[in-house]
Amino acid sequence: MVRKLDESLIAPLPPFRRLERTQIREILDQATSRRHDEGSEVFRSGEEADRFFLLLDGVVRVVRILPGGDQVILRHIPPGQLIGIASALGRSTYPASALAASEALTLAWPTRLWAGFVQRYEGFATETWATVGRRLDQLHDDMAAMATQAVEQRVAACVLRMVNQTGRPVEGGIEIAFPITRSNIAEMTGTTLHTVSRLLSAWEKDGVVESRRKHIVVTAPHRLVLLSGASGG
Amino acid sequence: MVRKLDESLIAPLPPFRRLERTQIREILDQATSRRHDEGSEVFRSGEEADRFFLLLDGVVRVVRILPGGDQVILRHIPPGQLIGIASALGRSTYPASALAASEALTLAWPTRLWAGFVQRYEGFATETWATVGRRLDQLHDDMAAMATQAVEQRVAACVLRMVNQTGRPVEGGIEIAFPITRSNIAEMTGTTLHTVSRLLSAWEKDGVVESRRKHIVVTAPHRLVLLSGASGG
DNA sequence: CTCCGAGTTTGTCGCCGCGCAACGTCCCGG
DNA sequence: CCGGGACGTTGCGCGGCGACAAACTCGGAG
Repeated sequence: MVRKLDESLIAPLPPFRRLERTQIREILDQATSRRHDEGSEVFRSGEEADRFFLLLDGVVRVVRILPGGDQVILRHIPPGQLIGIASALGRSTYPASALAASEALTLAWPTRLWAGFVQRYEGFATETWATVGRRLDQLHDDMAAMATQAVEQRVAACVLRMVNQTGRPVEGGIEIAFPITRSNIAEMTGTTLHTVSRLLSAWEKDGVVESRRKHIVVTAPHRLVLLSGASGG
Repeated sequence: MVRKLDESLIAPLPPFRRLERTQIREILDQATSRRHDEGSEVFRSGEEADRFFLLLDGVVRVVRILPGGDQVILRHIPPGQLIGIASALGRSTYPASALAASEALTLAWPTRLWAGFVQRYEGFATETWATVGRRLDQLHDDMAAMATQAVEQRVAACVLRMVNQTGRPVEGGIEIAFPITRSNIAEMTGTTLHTVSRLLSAWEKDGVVESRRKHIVVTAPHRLVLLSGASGG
């Protein structure tokens, strides 16, 4: 637990954007901070949802494990967002697991503080619901894509989204800012690692992406957009 | 617009469950009621979200139309639920269209009343967020199913869900309580009407369902459960 | 340096399910 | 009673993508 956190770290983030400095101070003083190794669990599906988190740094993967045993990656969360707010939506237990996709830093609060936050800090609630709204929206998009798009388009869209959310400029293109395997992409797009591997190879041959082990650099984003959207080449 | 609505109609519904009679009266007096013919629009994707609705009777289909032109059915809403609450989640326009799958009856309120409802009626907010939570949850399930399940399993699960949500007992089984075509099921499960037709035919031959034009009766629910879940026959 | 395992690539094969097309059937309106 | 249109069924062929298999490469531990 870090004792004195700097307000400026979180003041510009959506949930706190509209709050006063003293209010942010109050909120911060009730938080505990935690470091998560790459691959470790922030929380686990089915556990009692006794805490909610703010992701300060790193990327968190939200995963659901099916009765059948295979897992599905529901989304990646970039820094600055709240996670584990299931309890706010009336669930007593986490509906999915959250894994640190890279080394991650979080703040955590006990769930019982949630109601107070919402009640006391006007903007907090609004911004949070807006975030939930965006997630719902994106989920709908994903569903629609899953239902109608071909595999190549889905994978292209998936890579693009991760670049948009977490991409950092690098020589020759934009890189996805956390370690990601073909398997991971397969679990996001509902296909197999084999197919993803083939697609990336083909794209690399066409000069759209470059990929090293666990790293992907997009060199021609506009080409990827074409691949994801209007099916024409 | 119907002038005097009976509180008992809506008092037991989730959003109003915890409210007092007088409060419900207040809320009702601000509502306008509307009848929707089968197939007509309750609201349209992209329109300004200036109203939210409570579905009193009938079933509403939530549809998203993709840039490509084809449409996807995101969910069916059974009576008693709120719809069009996009504005509450920070969206200024409806993210999807809502069509009456059968003749439907709704209450409508102007969006500007939302904030007041949430603030004034304690339980209203809680119950609403719980509903949103359930929708998110189900969406996650759907995603996961889409990503991992075979077509037959998805279609079986889809039929089952509609039976659970809106099924009514009928001689020889349980019937889905609103008109539904093969195309509709195809648009829900991300396949084609041809495949759905074949599946239903096969199931009918096996005595699991009976289907008339636009109507489906499930005669052996447990068999359908098998088809949807543990792939073993 | 060497070993080992995780991650990746590539090939082959087979099947599911989509596209297309034609026909059958029911319902509704004139 | 008849016609037309929407809905449903069925057959056929092809192709994408998943299953299986085997080899390669990288990186870290000892």
